[in-house]
Amino acid sequence: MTLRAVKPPHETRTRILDAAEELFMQHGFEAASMRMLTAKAAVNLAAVNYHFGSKDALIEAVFRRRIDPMNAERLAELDRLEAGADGHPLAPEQIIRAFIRTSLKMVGDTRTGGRTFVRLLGRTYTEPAKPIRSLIGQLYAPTVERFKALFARALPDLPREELFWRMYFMFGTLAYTLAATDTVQLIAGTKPEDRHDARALEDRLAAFLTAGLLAPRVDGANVKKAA
Amino acid sequence: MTLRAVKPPHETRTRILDAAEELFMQHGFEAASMRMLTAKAAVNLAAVNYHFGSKDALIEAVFRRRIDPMNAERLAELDRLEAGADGHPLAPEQIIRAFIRTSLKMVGDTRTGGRTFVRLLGRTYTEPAKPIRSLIGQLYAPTVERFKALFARALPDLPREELFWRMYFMFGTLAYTLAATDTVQLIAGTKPEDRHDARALEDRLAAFLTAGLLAPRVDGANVKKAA
DNA sequence: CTAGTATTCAAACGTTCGTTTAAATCACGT
DNA sequence: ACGTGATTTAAACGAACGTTTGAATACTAG
Repeated sequence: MTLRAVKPPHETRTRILDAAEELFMQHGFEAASMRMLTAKAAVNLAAVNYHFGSKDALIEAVFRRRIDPMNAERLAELDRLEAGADGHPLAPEQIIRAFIRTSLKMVGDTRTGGRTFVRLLGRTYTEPAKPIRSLIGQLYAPTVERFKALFARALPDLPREELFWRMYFMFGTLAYTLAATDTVQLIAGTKPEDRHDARALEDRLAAFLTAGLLAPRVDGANVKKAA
Repeated sequence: MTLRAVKPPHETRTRILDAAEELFMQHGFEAASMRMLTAKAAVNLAAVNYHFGSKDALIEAVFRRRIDPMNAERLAELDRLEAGADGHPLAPEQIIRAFIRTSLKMVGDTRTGGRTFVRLLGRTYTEPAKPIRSLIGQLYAPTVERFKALFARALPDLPREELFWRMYFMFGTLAYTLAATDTVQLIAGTKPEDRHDARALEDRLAAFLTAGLLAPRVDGANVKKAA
């Protein structure tokens, strides 16, 4: 059990994961059936249960395969940035770019399926099924904590609660941008030519998010009077 | 056929729509079965097919019931604003507030189910099923066009393409804010006390979105050099 | 009160779902 | 070359799905 037990099984597992990633993205977790999935992967119907145990376990495996490296990459980039800043807080835009770059890079990756996964991920943030959402939350928790601390240090005068909300908005904007590649057509009325241009998208999104994060706090009084 | 044929059927229809709204939100369209749904509504299993024709037609009815009034309200508010501006372009923040206020008001409406629906709506923007997404797009198209025109007039110097992207980001932030009432806990680590405080949420979101919309265009050159 | 329509109801339809089984096939260590 | 464990295969499982049916019931119009 040296070769066959290590490589071909992994090939089968990989084929299943690739097919699942794509079908979950196209149809959702429920609508993508085991029969669809195993047919697309060109494996036997029972292969999923043999290699993963159940459909739910397969869903979890699909996320774990990608999220762990993504987290590692993000944290490594933050380490690099902090090392170069010797002691000084990072600029908000730096932090934001580090946060979104990893995801956006994958948008351009049509070859190994990164684009597919990142769209799936963006949509899953609003997934109704509790186990899936809590899995995502659990996989992301350490990274979120790290970014929270960095933003808090970069913006010491911004009240904590306000920061939480703005991170929430930023998170949502990114998630939606990843998920809804079709809706942009609804607004623009035209297909964006540069959808795969990760760099341009990062610039646009970073500009938007940085401005939002640094927005002047609303006075409350000056607007409420009008209501 | 004056009373029973007009009221009790409508009561049954309403009970079904209310139950469907809630279950679609909690479990998604596929996972919420007809048996769950009719049990919650306390009607016979066949009632959905009798009154709506099919499950898909029910889904459409759930959206139509709410979106039409929402669109009317938004457009009415824009009419009011434009009437008071006699000829001058509206301020971006005014337009943004008009856009988000209708949705956010419903977040606070736990009595008639508005809160439930608006969460469902936010999540559906990223729904994988094509027919549902295109239904939403179709129901929203007139409103989106109107806002697009208003923003274009308010920001004549912002290139069209840039405006489209920023509207896309704004749209996403709102959708995510509506949909993901749980994720804020992941970030904040605490349950927001004022989640039902629509006014405070409007202020926060308007501040974020306005800043994002008006963000200085990224130079491109000054950042690209670093890459 | 009666005729007739609209609605509700219990039961069953055929299909598809995720999972399990047991035999067949494969690849490797000895 | 053979035996052993890993993997694949075809077939079947019970459960749940959306929908349909035809009879029972509720209601209104004349």
